[in-house]
Amino acid sequence: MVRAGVTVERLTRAAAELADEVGFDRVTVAALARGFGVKEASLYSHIRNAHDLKTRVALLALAELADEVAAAVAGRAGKDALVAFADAYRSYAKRHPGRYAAARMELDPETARASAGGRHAEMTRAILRGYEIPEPDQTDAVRMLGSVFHGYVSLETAGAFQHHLRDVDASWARTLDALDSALRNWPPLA
Amino acid sequence: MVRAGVTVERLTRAAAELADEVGFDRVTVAALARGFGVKEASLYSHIRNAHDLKTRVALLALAELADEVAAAVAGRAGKDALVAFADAYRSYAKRHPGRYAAARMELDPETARASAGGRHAEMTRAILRGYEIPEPDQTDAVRMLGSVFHGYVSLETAGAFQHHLRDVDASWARTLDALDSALRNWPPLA
DNA sequence: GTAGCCTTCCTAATAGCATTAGGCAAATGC
DNA sequence: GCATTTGCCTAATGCTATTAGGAAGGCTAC
Repeated sequence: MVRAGVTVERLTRAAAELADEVGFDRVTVAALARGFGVKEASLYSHIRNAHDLKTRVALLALAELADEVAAAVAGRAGKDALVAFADAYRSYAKRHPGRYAAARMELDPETARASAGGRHAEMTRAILRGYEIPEPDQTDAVRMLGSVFHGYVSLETAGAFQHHLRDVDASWARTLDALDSALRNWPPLA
Repeated sequence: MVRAGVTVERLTRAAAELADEVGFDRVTVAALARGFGVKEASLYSHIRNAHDLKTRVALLALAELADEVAAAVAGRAGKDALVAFADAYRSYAKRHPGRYAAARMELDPETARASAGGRHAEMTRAILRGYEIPEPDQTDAVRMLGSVFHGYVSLETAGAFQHHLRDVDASWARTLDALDSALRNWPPLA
């Protein structure tokens, strides 16, 4: 019996690709098994269960996204860095909708700590260095930036912006203008 | 044989409640049938299929959310209105996580047009009247506000803010301060 | 080289889910 | 009171995840 050569890594990659094609929630152990030409049960020698597999895809996506954002931000500061971060983030989400959905899945605390999630937070903080916002407001700004990025991408992907003719890229650019403005004029405590 | 008195309305309500308890994606035809003490197949006299049922929950949630936001915003303007809108939105999402997830599900265009989604957009535009932002930037601002609200709530619900001690309500308040600032200083086209 | 072991794959089985077809009985309309 | 509609049933199909237990490939130690 010829072995199919399944490994956790290949499984995770295949799951990520399948997610981008058909949606993260439609990634199924059965479909992956078919793709590798093995029986479903065989995959359980490599993964604990379906949730385990999805978690691996999430970790892969978080790492990839962090890499791309890091590359985009390198050597930039201020609004330049903000726009580079934001564009890299949105670009990844649009090229890899399934992986992106995975990256947004809830991880148990231990897994989250071992993920690239920390790098995301760090890089966002790095952006804010150009705006000189002290703690605790810096954390508030990190959360706001994360919210806008994720929110925009998420609504856009869900088709929520299709009811208006206004160009979605243009709105994105203006949103980043407004964010830059908000960070430069960060409101003092009333 | 005593009839259970299932109706589409009762089914939809039960599905919404179940969603809030166990999560929207864990709402299942089987669980609902158990709840009503009937067989699964019986529900198909009332709904077309599971997707149809989920759509009904989405429409219910969109309408409820629009009602609550409308009530909160009534009689307010400027930043007052912004904060009232945002707080009502976030409050609904936290009290009804399952319904909220439903409200964010992708609807086919026709259903979307018949939904309360339009009211949401209108109310957001109403908020912006206090800031006198002309088109097309007004649409950009609508999209930005929607992104922040949805993004924040979504990340918060997914536990993404749990890795830092900073109070989540405080960050929210400061985010709204910053949004108000961004809208008041809406950047001119460079 | 071969004996033994670990790993990869298999078959078989269970269980939960969505959905359809076809039938009986209760509720409703006239 | 009878016919029709409607609500519920049983039965079946097919997809999914998961576990148990077995056989054979491939590597390690002698």
